[in-house]
Amino acid sequence: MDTHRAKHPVTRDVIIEVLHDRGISATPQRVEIAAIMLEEKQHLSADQVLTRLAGVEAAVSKATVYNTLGLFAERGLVREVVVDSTKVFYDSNTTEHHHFYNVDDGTLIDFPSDTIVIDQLPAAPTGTQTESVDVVIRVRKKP
Amino acid sequence: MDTHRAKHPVTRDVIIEVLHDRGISATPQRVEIAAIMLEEKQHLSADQVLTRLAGVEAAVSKATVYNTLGLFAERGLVREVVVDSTKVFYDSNTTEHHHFYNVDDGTLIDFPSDTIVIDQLPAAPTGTQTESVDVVIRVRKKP
DNA sequence: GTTTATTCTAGACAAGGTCTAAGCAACGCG
DNA sequence: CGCGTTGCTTAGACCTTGTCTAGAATAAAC
Repeated sequence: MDTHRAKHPVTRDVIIEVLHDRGISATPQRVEIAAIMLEEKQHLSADQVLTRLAGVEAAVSKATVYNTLGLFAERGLVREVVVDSTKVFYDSNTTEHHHFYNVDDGTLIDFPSDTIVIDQLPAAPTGTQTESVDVVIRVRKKP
Repeated sequence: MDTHRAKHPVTRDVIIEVLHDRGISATPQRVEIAAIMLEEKQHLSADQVLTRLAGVEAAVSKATVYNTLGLFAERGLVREVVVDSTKVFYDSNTTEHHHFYNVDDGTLIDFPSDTIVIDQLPAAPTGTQTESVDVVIRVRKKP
């Protein structure tokens, strides 16, 4: 039994399988990006992913990082989180949950959706359908 | 009884008073920006405010629009709404409420906070205090 | 193995927003 | 009144995030 799965829980083979399951062809660049995202549950901006790719053998360009993260989000492999008007975060935790956003240092912390109870959700405007319900609790350092 | 208050409900004198109440000195530029924002309950981006200022006698620069909207938000005259990673909206409705965000056309629609019932709000991470709870229901055109 | 479609790349570009240095206006004070 | 101090506004340079383009490289299909 493998007890050392904290940092690299997902082998390349498994990643390729996951990508194929979502109908994404597994190019070396996509595998690298998926390896970073799926390494653990985390929130990374495109820029942070780009930085982490620096140490990796397969070179990946900026355009590819943006395209790939967008593709992953579209296929449900990661989730886009909009809490900061200057950048998008990609969340590798795809289970239903919401976020604390620390406005002081820009960090995101998950909280499971069953720790909040939302009743009486208002109906979507006519002609539209609900895509997601996002709850963001903005917090700041206690003075 | 005045029944024609839809478009210009707030006179300059009233605006100046409102600004002073918040500890904001009333410069001509700030009064113009406040006049636009407080004209009615609405969601405007800095860019939209800048465009509307074009027809106004007092010239207002881009930097001042950004500074002023930031100041207004800080003093609670308007509220920042982050739903789109490319820009910030400023909401002149400061009563407690949440938003539908139409991802197709980028429009925001308010819904009062009492049409949603949130129970069991999780406690803020230690060392932090809750600043706001923002609920965004993302909707898209029904297919 | 050649053709065809997809993907990747560098770098130019766009949009939102911030920063800087200078100018200007109002205030306080002798 | 003259004058410094403080705060506000300005134009435009600048920065950052993200998109676009045209072509090169892969991969897939036959």
